[in-house]
Amino acid sequence: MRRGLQPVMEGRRILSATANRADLRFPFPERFAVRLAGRTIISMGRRAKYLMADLDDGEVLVMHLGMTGRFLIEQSGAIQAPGEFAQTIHRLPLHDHVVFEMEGGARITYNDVRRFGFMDLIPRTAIATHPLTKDIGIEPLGNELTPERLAAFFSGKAAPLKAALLDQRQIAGLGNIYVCEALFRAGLSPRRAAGSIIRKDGAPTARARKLTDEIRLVLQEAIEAGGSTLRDFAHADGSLGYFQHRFKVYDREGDPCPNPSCAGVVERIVQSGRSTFFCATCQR
DNA sequence: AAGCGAACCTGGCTGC
DNA sequence: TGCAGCCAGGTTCGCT
Repeated sequence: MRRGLQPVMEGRRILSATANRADLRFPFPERFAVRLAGRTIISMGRRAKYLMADLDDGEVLVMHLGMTGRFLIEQSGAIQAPGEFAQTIHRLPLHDHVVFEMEGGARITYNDVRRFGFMDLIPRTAIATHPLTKDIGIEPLGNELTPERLAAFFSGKAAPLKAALLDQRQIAGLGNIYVCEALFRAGLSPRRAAGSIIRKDGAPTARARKLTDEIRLVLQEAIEAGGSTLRDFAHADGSLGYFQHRFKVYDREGDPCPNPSCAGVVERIVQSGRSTFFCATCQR
């Protein structure tokens, strides 16, 4: 999403911003639209699942998509750079909550059916201490994620691997889909205690190394493929992500295990209220 | 302290 | 056709 927004936002001035309601998951900050109008976006970044537009007045526009949030970019009234599947877009104007008119002619609309997303303005200097962002864990694609770091997180943990990987305070940015996919690829049961893939002396096992690798690989492949995009959840450029076609286990309950050397079947269980998809035969 | 379930909100799908 | 019930990508809160 950041990659899609960058060309139309970075280095551009926000001509106007409009909020069509008072809140999403949280109320919009005070004088939200007024504070954004006329500001230039110095850079369009991302940290964990937060989009961060760095503004020229020292504030950062922090945006989270929640579960159903999406952006639509239109240029002169037309959808810009429609992807192969652009015709499948069915935007619901009812849920268009925020509109940015950008210098350069792009109109960027934030649409969010369930309103679990939010936007906030936070001083750049306060990002490190702000309640929303202070406890964010390491980036899974950066240099920080190593088997040793994973071991430090998981050592002694009784919580299942599934829950440990979803904990944004440790590794930030893995959601339900990618946790399921990474565990399948690593051949690890989502029910296994996180601490069980760490040696007693705190050193990573081969399992922990494999999991570290597969976390990176699945995310890299997903970004390359254009993201996950389920159902009506579209990309910044309006096209739908391709990676959904590549899920091995997510939402594939009842399918034969995609591992060719395995005769198992993909199961669905519920862990801490979330669906987990996995093969109990080859994920141990 | 850790871990779990409920809550937030809306809409789509399934089954009766 | 109508309607109840269940499910959904994320995160936080409060209760064991």
